[in-house]
Amino acid sequence: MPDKPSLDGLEDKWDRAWSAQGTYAFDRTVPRGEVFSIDTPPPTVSGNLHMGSVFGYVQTDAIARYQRMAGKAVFYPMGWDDNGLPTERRAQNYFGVHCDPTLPYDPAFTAPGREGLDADGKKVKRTAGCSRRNFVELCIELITADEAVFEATWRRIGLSVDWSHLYQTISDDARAASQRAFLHNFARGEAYQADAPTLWDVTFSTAVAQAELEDREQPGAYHRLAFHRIDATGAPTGDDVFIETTRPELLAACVALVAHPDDDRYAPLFGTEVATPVFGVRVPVLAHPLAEKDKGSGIAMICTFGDTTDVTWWRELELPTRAIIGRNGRIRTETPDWIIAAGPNATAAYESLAGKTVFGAKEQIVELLRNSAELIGDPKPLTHPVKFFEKGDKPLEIVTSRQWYFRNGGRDPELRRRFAERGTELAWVPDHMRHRYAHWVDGLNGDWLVSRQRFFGVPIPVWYAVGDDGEIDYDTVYVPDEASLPVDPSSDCPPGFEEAQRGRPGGFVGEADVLDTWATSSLTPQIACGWGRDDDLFARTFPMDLRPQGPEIIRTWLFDTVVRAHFEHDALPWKRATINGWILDPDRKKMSKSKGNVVTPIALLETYGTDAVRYWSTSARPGTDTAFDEGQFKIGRRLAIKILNASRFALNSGATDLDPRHVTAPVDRALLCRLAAVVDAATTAFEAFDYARALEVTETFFWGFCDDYLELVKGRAYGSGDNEAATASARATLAIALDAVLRLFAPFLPFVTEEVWSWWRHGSVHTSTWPNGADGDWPTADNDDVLVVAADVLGAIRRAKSDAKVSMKTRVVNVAVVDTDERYAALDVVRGDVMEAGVADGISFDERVDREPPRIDVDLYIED
RNA sequence: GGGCGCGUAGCUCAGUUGGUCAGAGCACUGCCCUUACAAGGCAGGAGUCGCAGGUUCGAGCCCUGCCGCGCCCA
Repeated sequence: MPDKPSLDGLEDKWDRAWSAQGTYAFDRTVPRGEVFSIDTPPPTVSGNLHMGSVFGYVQTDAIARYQRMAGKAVFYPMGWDDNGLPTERRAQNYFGVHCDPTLPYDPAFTAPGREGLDADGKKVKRTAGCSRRNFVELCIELITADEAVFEATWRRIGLSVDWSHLYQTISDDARAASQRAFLHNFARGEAYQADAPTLWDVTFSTAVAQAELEDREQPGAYHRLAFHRIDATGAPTGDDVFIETTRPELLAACVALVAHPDDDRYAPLFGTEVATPVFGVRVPVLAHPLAEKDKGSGIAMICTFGDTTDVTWWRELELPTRAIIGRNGRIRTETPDWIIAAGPNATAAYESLAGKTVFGAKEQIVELLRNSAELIGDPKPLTHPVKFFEKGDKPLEIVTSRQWYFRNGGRDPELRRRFAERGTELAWVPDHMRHRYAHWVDGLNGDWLVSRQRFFGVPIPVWYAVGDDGEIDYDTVYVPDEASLPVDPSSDCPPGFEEAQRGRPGGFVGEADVLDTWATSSLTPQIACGWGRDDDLFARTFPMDLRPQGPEIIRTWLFDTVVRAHFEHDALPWKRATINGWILDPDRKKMSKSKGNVVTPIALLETYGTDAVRYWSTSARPGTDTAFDEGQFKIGRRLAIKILNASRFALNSGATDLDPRHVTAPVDRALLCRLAAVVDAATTAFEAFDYARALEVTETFFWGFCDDYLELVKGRAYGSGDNEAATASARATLAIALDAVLRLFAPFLPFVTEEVWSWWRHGSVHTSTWPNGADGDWPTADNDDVLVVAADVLGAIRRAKSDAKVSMKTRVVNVAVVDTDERYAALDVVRGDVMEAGVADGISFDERVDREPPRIDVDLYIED
């Protein structure tokens, strides 16, 4: 034991020791029933850690540590989610490159810049194109460095993960698992490809899924347009119909007008046709309940496709597809058939729009509409919600393209019902989080789009036949042997083919798309547990016990994982999900990177120490949002220091004897009685995954232990009297209590508890057993009344001294107590300890008149 | 617009099935260099538990409505 105990340096010291001793190594010899397996969220490494991440991970770690001490073999792997768009974006910025899949691999390729700077330290203005393979190599170089930083941070935070089970979502094992699962889904018909309207991000040139959408309020304007009624022969009747639209640039893509079936204003028009302004294309007027009577003029134009409602109308009203926006976000340059058919004026108008961006096309069409007097009045500005890709900064377009989908119940009510049921089978902490899952499943409106037109991801492991005519036949899909996974269809060949047949008539082409990153991370239980790779490990760990995660990814990560496990294993992937809360900044806003209000943990860890930061994290109730409050770190640090000092006192007094038979004094037995109740309360709380309550009861006990009990037994512990049995009792109680307190605090404050443990105990506190409570073998009193009344008297003495503004060493002539007989009896057995702690010469039990209220009078000895 | 959660001392939050439940810590004030602890310790004041009704012998705790905040979905 050091002379001057300190928290400094404990993190590094004990991280090394735990690592060297394999303290958190998973014992894979134990049967499934004695395993507790945790599906840890793999953080996206292409970003900085912030306090919000630390918050949730520490809460889970406290649970992991409890389970370990409670006798479970804890399977606690860590993973990095490194594939996908965030890494691509970071690599582009960092190296000054962009991926051009048409380029060949260049082994000698050198990126123009590091951290976006060229050799002269100037900002790289134009990025260099490189092949997909070069690009992937750069991504891997970057994440290797990022992951080292992340691991160091997690170690510093004291996560008790078994680092030998580390996984990456881009690793060979993960790619193989992801592709194997995909092939199984495909074989069973759960994965399919379809040509369909797809939400498309122009900036990233990729399709995105429903789960990745978010609404953002955007400025726009209602443009009032005149459509012209025509009779059965197509001749104009002279009457106009006015619609209001925020997207006039899609006019050329208009396929119908639509109003509510109950709308009397437009009922006479249903079944007739109108001619569009500018282009004069004939479109029908139809009825559909999704049309809103009080929105705009109550009648809308349907375009392919302006928004998701257009898609619904298009599907349900069986309308033709007249798309004019390309994947680059511009108006297609080739004039479409239906425009040509409408005549030379329409063609000329279209040609003036062709190639323009959405923004440019809008200006141009407004100009055309004004010239033809078909724009009525000025556009009326408004703000309205527009769908964005959550990582993008331009509004999503909807284009038609061939994509891969996983069935998820979005278009199958029976399957949707089954997934809703899965949500009810899962245990949720806190329970109300199950509603978020239920609502998400309830609101699904399409299958899960999993193909992405990106580069750094898991390739979709299929090839397509090339017909003798040279056309790709997407209906003839070639799949690899499972033994050959992972494969890259752009460089590997399908079974039975040779590379020379790639792209040739009668040959094949590889699928160029990669899987959505969620399509792989939805398999983290399978990847971590060794599905298809280590059957023995898988049998011992799957389905997992716990899925901890944030509330914002219930709709993605949690739901998707349920989908995959349901299809592959007909089971839930885990028994229980714990959902952590948010960190709020001082303005009560969610702390997130996009808001720019994040606090990074490293400086705080250095200032206050890891245990202090962990104290703050585990003080927050499960699932409860918590304001970021540095004051809590101070309290945590103080608690950790207090543990050092109190331990030093106990051990210096010679308290190392853990033999419960030596505990004889009534106040000592009362303390153990209280401690047993605390152990029971903490255990009950942990069994309900309420780490915060476990911490709270332990902390409350500990402060009382320090303030009152330590003071009461100081004399006896130091051996001031000549009663050896009394001294032995005090020392044994101190040792037993310290031993238990260290174990109770160990899940929360792993560093300071391990430090103190090492002063006098063998092994690691983290592999010791969780203490027993009332059913243990401690000698306890029936209650802790002795301790309560002793603390009351001691408190009265302190109050008297504080009121008199004198030192606590001031002698007390007498303490006159008026109380019940029971309290007298309790106090009598601890009288000596109280007198010594309070520096009192005597305690008298005064006669109680009738039911006189309890009173404690302290008579101080004051010298002049 | 719908759903979920939250509104308790200046601040951050506990209050587990309605009956010492009006609490803790921080902050504030005062005192004390007490040999475990001065980046400490001890002690103290402070709240009509968001508002309005209702159920009950009795309600922060249950029900209804309203107000405010946050998140999610439209």
